[in-house]
Amino acid sequence: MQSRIEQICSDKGLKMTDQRRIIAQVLSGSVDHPDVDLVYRRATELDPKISIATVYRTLRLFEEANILEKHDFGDGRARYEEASGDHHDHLINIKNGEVIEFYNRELEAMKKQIAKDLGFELVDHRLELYATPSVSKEASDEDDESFQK
Amino acid sequence: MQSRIEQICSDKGLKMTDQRRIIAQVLSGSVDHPDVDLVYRRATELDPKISIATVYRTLRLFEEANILEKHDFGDGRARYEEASGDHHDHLINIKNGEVIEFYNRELEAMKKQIAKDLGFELVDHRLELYATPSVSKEASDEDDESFQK
DNA sequence: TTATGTGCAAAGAGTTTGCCAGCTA
DNA sequence: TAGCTGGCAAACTCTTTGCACATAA
Repeated sequence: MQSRIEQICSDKGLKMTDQRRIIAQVLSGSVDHPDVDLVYRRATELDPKISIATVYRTLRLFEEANILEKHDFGDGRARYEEASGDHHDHLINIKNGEVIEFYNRELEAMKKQIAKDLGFELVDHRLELYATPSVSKEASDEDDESFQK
Repeated sequence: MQSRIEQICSDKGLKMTDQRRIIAQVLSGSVDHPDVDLVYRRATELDPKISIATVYRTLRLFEEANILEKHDFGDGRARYEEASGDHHDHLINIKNGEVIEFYNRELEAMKKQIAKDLGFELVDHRLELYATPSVSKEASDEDDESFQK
């Protein structure tokens, strides 16, 4: 049986190689928003000889085919998630880099209206909320220094 | 006479060198959102021997002193504008890269509420609308809360 | 005078690409 | 088989940094 991503690839006439299959599998199995290096590391667990260049090329290919969405959360590297079709925004927990997805219909309508009022037609948009957990968790304050907004 | 930026620098005990004065002047005189290279080019018109490293260092210094705001509109380079104190969002005209600032009170309140509902406290946020000019461009500056600065 | 700032070039981080062997359709 | 694809390393873009000299306060 073919995965959704494999299906799309064959629909678009793309060759389905082992590497592409692996990268597709990594993304389908990721609930977080991995960056390129993380995708690479997960892919090499399945095939140790896959190259970082292939990961970059495949991610770009998938993004152009609307299989993946590329995000930039301001830390200088691209992060990916499987395109779900429905739009959503992101809240980034600045304590640990965790990304939470949310959707608010009223907010979406407002974006469109604002663009219209300014004399534009909305093509794309992005909203990111950078926030800290409300409940004070002093112990975890220093937890993760690896994520810098 | 001292510019606003020079005033802030001396308040913070920073040395006011010719280079910093020039870079401050370039930013004060920019109504757009120049990237580093553009700031550099505008600065070299005033002093041809200024270095790109100084531009990077000074922009970072000014940003850390809250004199400037740094933005990332998704094209891989940082863009700057003089900090105005009041928050606003950006609409990017994808036809020509022009950036329009806007503010909508209702929208700001909604951002805060959404973070709160998710159990977070909003620290920072950014909203960018990527849009194309409407075909029929009737001026619609009615009494909604969106305004162009 | 002396802590800071500057210019230059080299180094870094993330990403892309040229070349050619290898594999898919 | 004919092209497209992948691996490798080199190249690129944007940004930062080490070092020696210059300079604001």
